[in-house]
Amino acid sequence: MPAESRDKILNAAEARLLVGGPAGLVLDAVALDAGISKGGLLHHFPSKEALVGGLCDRMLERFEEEMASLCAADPETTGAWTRAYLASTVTGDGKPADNSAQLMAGILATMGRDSVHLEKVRQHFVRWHARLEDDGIDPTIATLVRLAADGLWLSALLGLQQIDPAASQHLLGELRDMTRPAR
Amino acid sequence: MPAESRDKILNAAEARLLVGGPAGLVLDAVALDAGISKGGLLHHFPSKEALVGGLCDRMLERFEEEMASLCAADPETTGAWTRAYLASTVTGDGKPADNSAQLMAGILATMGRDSVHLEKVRQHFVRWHARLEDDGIDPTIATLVRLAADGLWLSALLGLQQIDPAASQHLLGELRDMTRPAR
DNA sequence: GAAAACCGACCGTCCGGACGGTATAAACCA
DNA sequence: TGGTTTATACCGTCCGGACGGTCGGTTTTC
Repeated sequence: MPAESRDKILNAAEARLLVGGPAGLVLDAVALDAGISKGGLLHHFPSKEALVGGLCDRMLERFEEEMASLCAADPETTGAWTRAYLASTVTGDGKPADNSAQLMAGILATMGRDSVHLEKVRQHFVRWHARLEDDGIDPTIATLVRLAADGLWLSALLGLQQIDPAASQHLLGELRDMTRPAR
Repeated sequence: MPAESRDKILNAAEARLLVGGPAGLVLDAVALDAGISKGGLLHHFPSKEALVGGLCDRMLERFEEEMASLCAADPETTGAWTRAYLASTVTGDGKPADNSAQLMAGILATMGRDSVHLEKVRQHFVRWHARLEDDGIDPTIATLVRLAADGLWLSALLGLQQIDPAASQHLLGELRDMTRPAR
C-alpha cells in the first residue's frame, strides 16, 4: 500500500509550503525531501494540483478531527462548538493554534480562487457555520466569536503581533465567556 | 513627468492581479495592458518586486486617506476610528468594502512573508491598532470590533458568503453600536 | 507474469530582467 | 545662435534558469 509514501510526500510538501511559501512548493524539491524520485511523486500525485489537493484534504480532515475531540472533551454542551472553533483557531496567547494559517495561505496562493479544492474548503465552512448557528447560544454571538477568531487567525497569518499578550488573553477570556450558556 | 505612465502601469498591474491572481501578474502582460513596452515598464519599476511595492504603497495610501475622510465625516468623535475601520473594511451587507482583500492576497502571494513591503503593512497596522486603543471607548471592545471586521474581510477574501445578508446586517449593526460612547 | 511502485533523463514553456538601442528635450558651451 | 553633451523616457529582442510534466525504463510485490 502506498499510504506510507503518500504521507511522506504530503509531509514534505507541507513543510516546504510552511518554510518557503508557495514558491517553495517545487515538485523536485518535495520529491527530494520525501526521499523519493520525481517520477515516484508524480506516480502518487499525477499533477501539482493533485498534490495541493491532497494537502488540502488532509488539513480539512485534521481540523475536523480536532473539532470533534474538543467538542467531546467539553463538559458543557451549550456553546461547545463555538468554543472548539475558538480554541482550534488560536491558542490562549493569541497565536495561531497550528500552522493552518500558513498552510491555507500557501494552498490559496498556489491555486487560484476558482480551484476545486477551494470549493471543498467553502463547503466545509458552510457546514461549520450551520453547526455554529445551532450551538445552543445566540447565533449572533456565536458568529461574532467566530469572526473574531478568524480575525485573530488572520493577524497571525500576516505576522501582526501588535495585540499584546495580556490584552489578547483578556479578550480571549471575554470571547469564551460569551459562549457560555445564557445566564 | 512620468507620473502618468506610472499610474497607468499600476492600474494595469492592479487589474491583472484582481482578475488573474498572482499568476496573472506577468510583466509582459502588464506592459501590454498599460500601453507601454516591457522595457518602458522596467524603466519605471526596475523589478517585479518594485512593481508590487508600488501597488502596496498605493493601497496603503488609499486606505489611509479613506480612514481620514471617514473619521472627519463622523459627527461623533468617540469611537470614530473604530467605526471607520469597520466601514472601510466591509460594507453594510457584509461584502468587502473594496478589492483590498484580493489585492492584498495577491501581493502577499507574489512575495513571501519576509518581504520589505509586508513589513510596511505591518507598521501601518501597528499605528492603526494604537489609534484604535485610544479611540475613547473600551480598548477591548474596539479590538473585538476590529477583529470581527477582519474576520468578515477574510470571509470575503475566501469567497465564503455563508453568513446570510440579514444576519450579517444585524451583526454589523451590533458592532457599530458597540463603538458608540458608553451609555 | 502482471500489475503496481518507482526511477530519472529529457522536453517545452514561461517569465524575469539584462541590454543595447532610439527619441526628445533641456543644459551647457562657443 | 548653433552645436554638443547629458538626462530621461521608452523600446523590443534575447537569454537563461526554473519548473511542471512526459515517457520509456527498472524494480518490487503479489
